[in-house]
Formats: sequence, structure tokens, C-alpha cells
Amino acid sequence: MTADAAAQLTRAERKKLELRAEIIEAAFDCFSEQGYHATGIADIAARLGIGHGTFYRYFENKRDIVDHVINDLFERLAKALLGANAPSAVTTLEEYRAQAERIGDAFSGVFADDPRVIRLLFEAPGIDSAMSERVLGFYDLMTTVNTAYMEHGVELGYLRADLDAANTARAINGMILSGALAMPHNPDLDAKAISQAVRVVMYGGIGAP
Amino acid sequence: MTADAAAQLTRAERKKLELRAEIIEAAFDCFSEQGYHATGIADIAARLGIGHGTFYRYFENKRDIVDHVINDLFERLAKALLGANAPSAVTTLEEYRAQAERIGDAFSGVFADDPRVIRLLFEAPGIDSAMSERVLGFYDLMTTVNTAYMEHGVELGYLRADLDAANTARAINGMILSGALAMPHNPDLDAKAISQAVRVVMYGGIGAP
Amino acid sequence: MTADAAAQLTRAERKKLELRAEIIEAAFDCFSEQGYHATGIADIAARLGIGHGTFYRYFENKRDIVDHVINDLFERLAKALLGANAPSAVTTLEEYRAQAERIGDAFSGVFADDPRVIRLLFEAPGIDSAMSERVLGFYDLMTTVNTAYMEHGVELGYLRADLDAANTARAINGMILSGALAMPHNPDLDAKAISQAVRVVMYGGIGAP
Amino acid sequence: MTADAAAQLTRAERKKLELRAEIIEAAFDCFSEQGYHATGIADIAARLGIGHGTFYRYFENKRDIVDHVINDLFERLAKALLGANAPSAVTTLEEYRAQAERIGDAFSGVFADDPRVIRLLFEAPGIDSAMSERVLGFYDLMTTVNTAYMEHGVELGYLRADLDAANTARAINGMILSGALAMPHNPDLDAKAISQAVRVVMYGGIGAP
DNA sequence: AATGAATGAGACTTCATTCAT
DNA sequence: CATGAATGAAGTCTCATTCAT
Repeated sequence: MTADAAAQLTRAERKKLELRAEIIEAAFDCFSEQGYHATGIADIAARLGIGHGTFYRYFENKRDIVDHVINDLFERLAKALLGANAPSAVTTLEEYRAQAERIGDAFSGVFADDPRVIRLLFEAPGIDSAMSERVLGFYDLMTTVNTAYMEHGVELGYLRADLDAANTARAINGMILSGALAMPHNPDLDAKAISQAVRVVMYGGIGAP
Repeated sequence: MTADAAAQLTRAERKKLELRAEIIEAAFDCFSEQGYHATGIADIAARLGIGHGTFYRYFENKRDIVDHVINDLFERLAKALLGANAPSAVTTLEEYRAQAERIGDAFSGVFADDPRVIRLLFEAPGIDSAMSERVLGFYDLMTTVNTAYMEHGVELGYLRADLDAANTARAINGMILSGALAMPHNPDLDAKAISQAVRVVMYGGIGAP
Repeated sequence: MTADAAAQLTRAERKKLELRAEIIEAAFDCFSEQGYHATGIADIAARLGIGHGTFYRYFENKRDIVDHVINDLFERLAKALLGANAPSAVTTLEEYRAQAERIGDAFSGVFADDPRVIRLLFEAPGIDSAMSERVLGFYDLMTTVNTAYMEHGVELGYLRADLDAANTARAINGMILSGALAMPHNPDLDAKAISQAVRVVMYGGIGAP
Repeated sequence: MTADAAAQLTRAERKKLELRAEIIEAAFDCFSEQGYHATGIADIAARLGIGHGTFYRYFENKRDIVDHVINDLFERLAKALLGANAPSAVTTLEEYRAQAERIGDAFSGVFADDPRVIRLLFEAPGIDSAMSERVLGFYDLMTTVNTAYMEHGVELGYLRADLDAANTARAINGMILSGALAMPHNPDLDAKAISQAVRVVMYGGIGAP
């Protein structure tokens, strides 16, 4: 919704949207802290100091809210993923590395800014099979996007001619996610060092030169 | 338990152990197919054709069985992880690559031989926070083990002197897990190609030479 | 309320009474269509396009409105029942039959004119025990009225001397109601034929002459 | 189930069937006393001193039990209705009257033996529309059965040649039901007198001879 | 006066766990 | 030792009613 559109809403409508957003936030808190199954609607309501009946004025049921929470989560990640310029904007390895760094930083930034994101993403597959599929689908999307960038690089010759774009893309995404996953429960980790380690592997390999 | 020890058990004791193992297997089936929360004790018992009261003669409660299932799962993976010779047995990059390949293949083999493994590993963090911690702990263990191999390589000079062993180790584990995760729901994927893609990244980097 | 009384009301007061009547009508619709328990206050309000809070400015609560609806229903039926001239106006079987026919037709007319009446009357005892009592009370009233007519006939000798007025009255009311009840869900039924069948039984009995 | 079949059941199976029957009885009590909607599963369970979870081992849900209660109720009435010899067994008005009396007495006997029957039958249409239909369907069945008897009488000439069998049948059923309905809340009523009044109407009409 | 957002009592239902047989 | 009948805690969800705007 644009600012303009928001300006046209009545005060009541704005309040409603606000509370709706607050419920999503509270649910995000609860789900990421206690997990979906250990969270009751009452917990979400209590966190906001509202009656639990109120919850049902804004969301169909418990399954509905978690879908919205995950939607928000995926949206944030997708925005980071797709926020950079298109693959076609890049013509050299130098540019590719810069772009990859930007995307990786944006992506990791989402995790760093809000530790609930990676926690919920980690626990989400345990919600039910539909959610499990959604998460896998998102990972596939990440792979697809990354694959497109790589294929472009192979075509233009700044990436290895023999690169298996899809499998490599997935592997690199795995590196990024594994870093994000380790952060919240290990305060000694350094996000920059993690990124740097990933980049070293990507561009130099681990063998001694 | 050794074969000798087993031989000393009475027939009744052996039967009991057998049923116990079967229950773990059935639970593994159920949990990986329907997920932990969607699985009832009755489902597990029904799969074996036993009464669901019998379940409680072998396991404390539902939480108990899933711990045993996960124990088995971790044990299999740990065996693959630790089954190779020690880091110290390796002295050249050549040997390191061979060893890494062996470990990686063994590890991936566990996933390939039994698709339930990756499915349950994927859903396990959604069981409860204790399980979430256990899974993270296992990932940390994987990282620790891999880190030891890498540190040895840095010391002996066949891996990059500037390698951030821990973060690199975790990243590489991430690549392996992301491959395993994608397999079950994508029949077109080729395990060998996935491994190969990981190795290309590890030893050459993705940039054109 | 007479037209004069109405004329003295302010416009606002008239509007209020109008809306009140409309709410009763809407409630009548809802209750007879979906049943009392399946009807929500919101349904009634929605049918009128008013806010459901408004409902409570006109009626105490859900139980209150159904009482008013039933009042209206009973009033219509009572009017038909009592609209004819008194028992004392009749002195011959001929006159009695004419009067009974008039009353019966008026009564059946209420059901025919508004199929909601019999539907709600049918479902009303399921609302709660108080309502159940009210309906039984109305049936008793019907019986009492009919009994009075019959007793008069026995006294004057145009009805059988051995007539058990009360039980016969109730039985005859049962015939009428059973006809009304069958109408709405059976479009082939003919109200005139039903009345005729009742009259045949009443005045001739079913045996071959 | 025959006595033989019952004899072959294990003790546990018999106990199960017994409790099942007891639950239906308790539900019958509750529904006829408080009405369906005012009855909670907890009420039914409490009446038997069982946990309310136990209820759900025997019946799907609240709607399920009421269907079974009504099934029982209809079965009793149907048995009374159909228990007599067939229409074809009758060839004279005398025999017809005897048969009608037998059926009527059996039918009324069900109501007299168990006052819950008429109370629940009265309230049942308020349960929901499906139940409303079922009750109407049962009334239609009663009419159909009675119609067959009458048509036979018309054919054989011991009933009026001009009898509108269907409408007359329904009317007579209405007389019977209205009598049954009045009994429970009016201890002064005499079942015999009610039957007698109905018979007088049926065979002689109400007019003075 | 009208509204509809908020509320929470209350009912249903599930299922892990116990325990008598 | 195996069984499955019984249990009740716990959680979801509805909707009549209130009340601030």
C-alpha cells in the first residue's frame, strides 16, 4: 500500500491495519520464541493485551496467521534477493562479485536485523507438510534466482565455462543459510567473517595457491 | 551391543529389543511422512499392528521416542562423518580431497539410502525448542569436525594459509545439506552432479580461470 | 396503536417503530429459514443493512427478539381463531359448520399467506424450554377455544351429546396443524382438499355410510 | 442383534455395547429434559459418571449422538406403526377398527411408556434443518402407512368411497400426535379418553346423530 | 442514535497417558 | 506382558453482548 493510499484511509481503517500488523508481529515473536505448536492463540493475544476473541476478527485461525507471518518473512527475503539490478547488468567478474556481495549482504542483513527470521525459517518445516512445501519452494526460488545470475556469467565468460549453474547456485545458497542459522545462538560469530569465508570459497577455492 | 552380548540374552529379551527397534522404525516412518505433531502414538502402534498401550512399555512418552529416532539418525550421520581416518592421516591436498570425497559420499549416502533422514532432519526443529537445540548442536558438531580437518590442512600448508577454518567448514556443510535437502522432492537431481558442483566450488572457485 | 396515536408521534419516533418492526420481520425470516440457533444477531442486522450493535438498541437480546417474533405469530393465529363470532351466536349444526369452516379457513389462511409461520411454529419448541412451554400453551389455548365452541354445541344439542369436548377439540386442532405442517415441503398438496378431508372426518366419520 | 449373536460376544464387547446404549439413554434424558442445544457433552457424560472424553470413543460428535437417539425413537414408533398385520388382512370395518385401535394403542403406548419420546419429537425440529427434515420425513412416513390402510378400506368398500385417503390419513395422525403432545404436561388427561375421542370422530363424526 | 471493534464465557473436540484386565 | 478403554488437560473457535466513538 502506498503512502497515498494510506492517507485516504479513515482513522478507524488505519487503526485496524495497525492492529492487524501488530498481531502479525506478536505472532512472529511467539512462533519464533516458542515454536508454532507451543504457541496458543491466547499467547499471541496476551502479548498485545487484547482478548483472544479479537484475534479472530483479524485472522481466520491459527494456520492463517502463520501463513501471513511467513508471507512477510518470505517477502523480506525476496526483496533482498531481487532488490539488486538484473543479471544482465553485469558483464565482468569484478561486477559480478560486487553484485553478489550486495545481494548476499542484503540477504544476510534481513537475518541480522531480525533474528526471528532465521529461527522461524528453521522451525517452519515442522508446522505441517504444506508449510514444509512452502519453505522448500522458497529455497527452490532462491536457487532459481541464483542460477539465472550464474548462467548469465557463464554465457559472458566471466564464470567457469564448466559450471553446473543450478547445483552450484543451490550450494552457495546453502553456505549463506548455514551462516545465518549459526548466528543467533553463537554470539561470537562475526557476520563479516562469515561472508568473507563464503567469498573466499566461491572465488578462490580452499586449496593453497 | 556385540553379537556375543546378544547371544547371552534370553529369547524374550531379544524379542523385546527387536520390538523396540521396530517401534523406532515405525516412528521414523510416521514422523518423516506426516511430521511429529501430526503423528499420534496410535499411528505408530497401528503401523506395527500392536496396541498403543504397548508403546508405553517401550518408551516413556511421545517425546521420548522422537529423541530415540533422532539419536539413531544422528548416529548414522555421525558414523559417516567420523568413519574416515583422522585428519592427521592426511598430508597433501590430494589426500585431503580424497578423504573429503569419501566423507562427503558417506554422508550423502546416508541421505540417499534413506530419504526419511533428510525429511526428519528438516522438520525436527519444529518439534520443540529442545529438539531445535539438538539439531543446531549437531550442525555445530559437523562444523567442529570439519573445522578440525581444515585446521590440520592449514597447518600442513595444503590448504590456504588465510582460511577461516570454522566459518569455511560451516559453509561447506551448508552446501552439502542444501544438496541433500533438494533431492527428495526433485527426482531430476543427480547426487553425483551435486557433489561435483560442491567440489568445483571448494577447489577451484567459480570464477573463470 | 391506532392511526391517531401514530399521527401524534414525532417523525423520529415513527421511524424508530418502523425499524423495530423491520427487525422483527428480518428476525422472522432468519429464524424460519435457518432456525433460531443457527441465526446470529449479525445475520438479522445484515439482512437489514444495519449494524448489529443497532439491534441492541431495539431489543434486549437474542431471546427477546424471538419472543417478539413469536408474539406476532401467536397474535396472527389468535386473531384468526377468535375473529369469528362467539360460540353463543351459533344455534344449529349448519351454523356451526359454517362458523368452523370460517375459523378453519382463517387459521389455515395465516399459514398459507406466510409459510414462515408454520416453519417457525414447528421449530420453536427447540429454542428452549420456556419457548416450548409457550408453544404448548398456545396449543392449549387453541384447545380451550375450540372446546368452548363444542361445549356450546353439546349444550344446544347440535353436537353429539356424548362428545368429550376437550379431547375432541384438541384432536381436531391436531388435524388442522398436521395439514399446515405438510404444506410447505409438499407443493402438490391442495389446501382445500386438506380442509375438506378434515370436514369429512368431523361430520361424517370415515366409515362407509 | 439376536440373542444368539449377543451370546457370541466377548465380555468386553458386551460391556462396550452396554455403555454405548447407556450413553444413548443418557443423551435421550438430557435432550428431552434440557433440549439439544442446552445440553453439553459434559452433561451427558456427567449423568453417567464417565469422563467426557469417553463419550467420543462411542460417538463422533454431538450431532452424531442425537441422530442415534432419534433413530432409536423412530425405530420404536415405526415398530408400533408397522407391528400390526398388513392392510390386506382386514376385510370389514369391524376388523379395520380393531386393527386401527391396536396400532393406535401401540403407538400411543410408546409415548405413554416413555414421556421423553414425545418431548424430544416435539423439540427435534429445532435442532437443525437436517433434523427438521427427518422429522417431517417421519410424519410423511406415518401418513404413507396410514394412507395404505385407508386405500385398502376404500377399495374393499368398508371405508367411504369418496375418502381422500392421503389427506385423511395425515389428519388422523395429527389427532393422535396432538393427544400425545398434550399428555406429559397435563396429568389430568386420560389416554383412554383421548383415544376414544379420536375414534368417535373417526367413525361417527361429531354431529349429533 | 448508530456503529462495529472488542471481549471472554463457554462449548466442542483431540489425544497423550494411565491402568485394570 | 499386551491391550485398549477411560480420562481430562488443553486448545481452538464462536458469537452474544458491551461500549467507546
